[in-house]
Amino acid sequence: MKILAIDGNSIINRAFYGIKLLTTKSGLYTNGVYGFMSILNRLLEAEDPDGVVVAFDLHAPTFRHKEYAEYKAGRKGMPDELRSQMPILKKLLTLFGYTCLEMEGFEADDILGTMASLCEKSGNICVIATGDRDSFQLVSDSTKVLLSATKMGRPEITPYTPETIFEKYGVKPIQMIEIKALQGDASDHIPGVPGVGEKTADDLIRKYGDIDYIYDHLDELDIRDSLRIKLAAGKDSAYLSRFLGTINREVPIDNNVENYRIGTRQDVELAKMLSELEFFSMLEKLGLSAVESAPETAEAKAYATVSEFELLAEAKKSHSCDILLSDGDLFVVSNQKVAQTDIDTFATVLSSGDIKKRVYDSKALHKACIDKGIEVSNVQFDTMLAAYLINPSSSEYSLTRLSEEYLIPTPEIDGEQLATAALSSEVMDKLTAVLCETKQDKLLHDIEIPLAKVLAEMEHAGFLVDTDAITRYGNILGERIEQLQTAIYDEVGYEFNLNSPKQLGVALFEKLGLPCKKKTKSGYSTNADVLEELKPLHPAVEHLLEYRTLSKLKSTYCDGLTAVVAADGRIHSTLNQTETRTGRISSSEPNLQNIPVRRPEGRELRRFFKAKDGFVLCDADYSQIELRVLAHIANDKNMINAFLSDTDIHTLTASQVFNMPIPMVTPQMRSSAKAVNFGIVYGIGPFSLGKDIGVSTKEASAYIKGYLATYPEVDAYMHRVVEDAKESGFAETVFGRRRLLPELKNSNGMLRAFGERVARNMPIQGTAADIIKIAMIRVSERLKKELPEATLILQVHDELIVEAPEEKAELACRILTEEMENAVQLKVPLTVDAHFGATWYDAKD
DNA sequence: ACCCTCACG
DNA sequence: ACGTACGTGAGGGTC
Repeated sequence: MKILAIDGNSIINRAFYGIKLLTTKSGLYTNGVYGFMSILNRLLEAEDPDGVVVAFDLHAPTFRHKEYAEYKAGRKGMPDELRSQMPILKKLLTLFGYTCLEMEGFEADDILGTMASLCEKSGNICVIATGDRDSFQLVSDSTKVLLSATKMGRPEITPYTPETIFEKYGVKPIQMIEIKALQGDASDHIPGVPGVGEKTADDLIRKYGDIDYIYDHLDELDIRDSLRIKLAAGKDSAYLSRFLGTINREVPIDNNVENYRIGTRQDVELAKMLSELEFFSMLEKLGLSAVESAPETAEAKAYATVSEFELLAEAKKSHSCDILLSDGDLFVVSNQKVAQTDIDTFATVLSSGDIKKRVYDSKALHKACIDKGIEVSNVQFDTMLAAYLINPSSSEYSLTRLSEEYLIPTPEIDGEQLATAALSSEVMDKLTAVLCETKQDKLLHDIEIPLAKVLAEMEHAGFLVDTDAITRYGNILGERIEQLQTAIYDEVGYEFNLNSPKQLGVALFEKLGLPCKKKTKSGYSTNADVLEELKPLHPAVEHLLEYRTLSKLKSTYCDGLTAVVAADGRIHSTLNQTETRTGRISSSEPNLQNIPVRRPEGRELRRFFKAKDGFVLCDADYSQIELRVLAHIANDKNMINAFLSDTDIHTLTASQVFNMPIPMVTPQMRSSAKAVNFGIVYGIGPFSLGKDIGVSTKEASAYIKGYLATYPEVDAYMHRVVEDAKESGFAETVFGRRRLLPELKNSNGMLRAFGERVARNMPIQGTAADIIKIAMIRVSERLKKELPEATLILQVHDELIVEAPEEKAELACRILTEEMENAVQLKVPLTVDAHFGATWYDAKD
């Protein structure tokens, strides 16, 4: 039999801090319980245990206090919002038939340890779920630990077995106690040996096994004397830490494992409780019905299946229908009637301006219709886009997931596929309401829905390339790459896989003995920054840098791009409208938004992106759009004036930060000012700025101070925006596009700091994204009216590319410039540079 | 599937 | 002692 043993406090804590505070109508806080139950659900699905035990800490002092009075000093109580959820969770678990355990004088960890021992002795399996690495010491052949962590705001479950622990730490599970004895653990108030960190502790235990051996042979150990002194001084602390860190495995709980089997679920009570907690999706999953259901949970709507012709009539009569395109089949819903049909049958409805359409994934519908020469008009709603606006951080927007998240009663209808169509309509009703509540309905109607059509047209148009020329360039690169490869093998002295960072690390830092400055999680870092520093030390390094550059160009661009050229000689990238958390669009398969430009060897590739015969490419890009947006949002007088005066912003910033007249600003000063300007937009810190521009952290710190003194309203804005986001739970653009930021409430300081930087950056990057989206819609409309032979073919965040007839190049550039510059009126002007040429290379500058 | 590296804004 | 500037996508290696 298999027992799932859960650290209740640890898991609910993580859930509580990882999810926005929720309350029911009656004012109960439920986010921790909710998060706990979702994690539990995932664990049950993955492990399918026979027994479930949830262990809790009691507030009473634990056995450790007898030995270590200070232990309790730092123990912080939990906030009331969480404390109030503990009894709810325990009751809920009991109703499900799971066992809750807590024991006077012991911690949850000790109960888990005891469970693991009981299972081991009785020949059963124990799976421990916790957020605490302490329990690694319990891992054995019959006990595995599932570590549930929250990485970048998302729950993540990592299994630990004796093998994975050995791989990661190089020790047996039981030796984890020894590492902790040396290293300590501030959050647990375990001091360890002062001056010994994770790496040193791990190395010592790998080598010597345990602290007993270390202290018995301290004088003979092969270690630096400074470390020997530290160890000697910390001896008592190490032994105390080992004692405190050792999980008790003999807690007096029921030692008959059979008694922990999952008991009978108490459905009546459970339905009542889940209704009270407003966990409607869970009720649904369990097949229970809500008790005392609220008005919106009333009864499920009934849908009827009808013939496609009956539905055609219904749609025309009611002037509205809902559309779902799935694997080429069209499902249409109108007035609670559903039919399966196809695009051709419904062409008149699709193109009718009188019939309002609600669609799931309108870009896909537009694309399917373009191929058939049908123009879809009067789209009023798009489920996928609405869901994206409500939460742009979701990983996917499938109907299944959306209905799980938003639907309380599922609609009634026979037939699986038709049910999906009915589901789609119900989700639309719900999302329409949520979107209005979050005041993003205008964004959907005015920006995202019209943009979907533009993007479909752009994907359909594609970008013409000279495939043969790309292949030839790839071959030239290939020759040079081979030369470099032989040269490097020669210089290093043996052959290895140059593309393997691992083998390369060995070659550089072990064979050649070059100094290792930086490490990654899994070994030596060999990135361009590191190699650049090593360049003077060995001739192989320069060759390696060139090898890297050229093989990137060949594999990703030459080989990658030629592989996706369609039969029409054009590359049809996918433009993703629901991918980024800031509101930008992204491009994939292939990504045409990262075609090289910064270095000449790469920029050459743009010569192979061209216009068709008799046409040119018109390229228009915004100048400094993000900084202009910042000046506007922060309402900074000095920065606004800088943009109004139309002098170079980086030079002007340099002259003000370094307090000298503009002619005295050196290129180096301008370059530093530019780095600060960029950094500010990202929520900069002095460390990274210093690294970026090659000055000390202290100096960088002074630059930032000078900068914020020059632009005081920017300084104020950067504080204000974080405060506002903490208060509201989201950051937003000028147009009201939101990004939820649960990170800001996270107990992990690193994650919180990340949330704060995001809160500063998202409004800027997102507003710029909103602006270019508006421009795209207007450019597309104007081209249709004034220059119908021309087509918008690509967007690269602050840049638009139009393929236009050669003799209309100026007109196309004028349309681009006018629509981009006038997309919105900010407190600063938006300026655009536009050029045209036969290739993308020529159209830039 | 995940990491590292590197291409873009 | 740790980690350190936002947002993406792709290729190759490794487990």
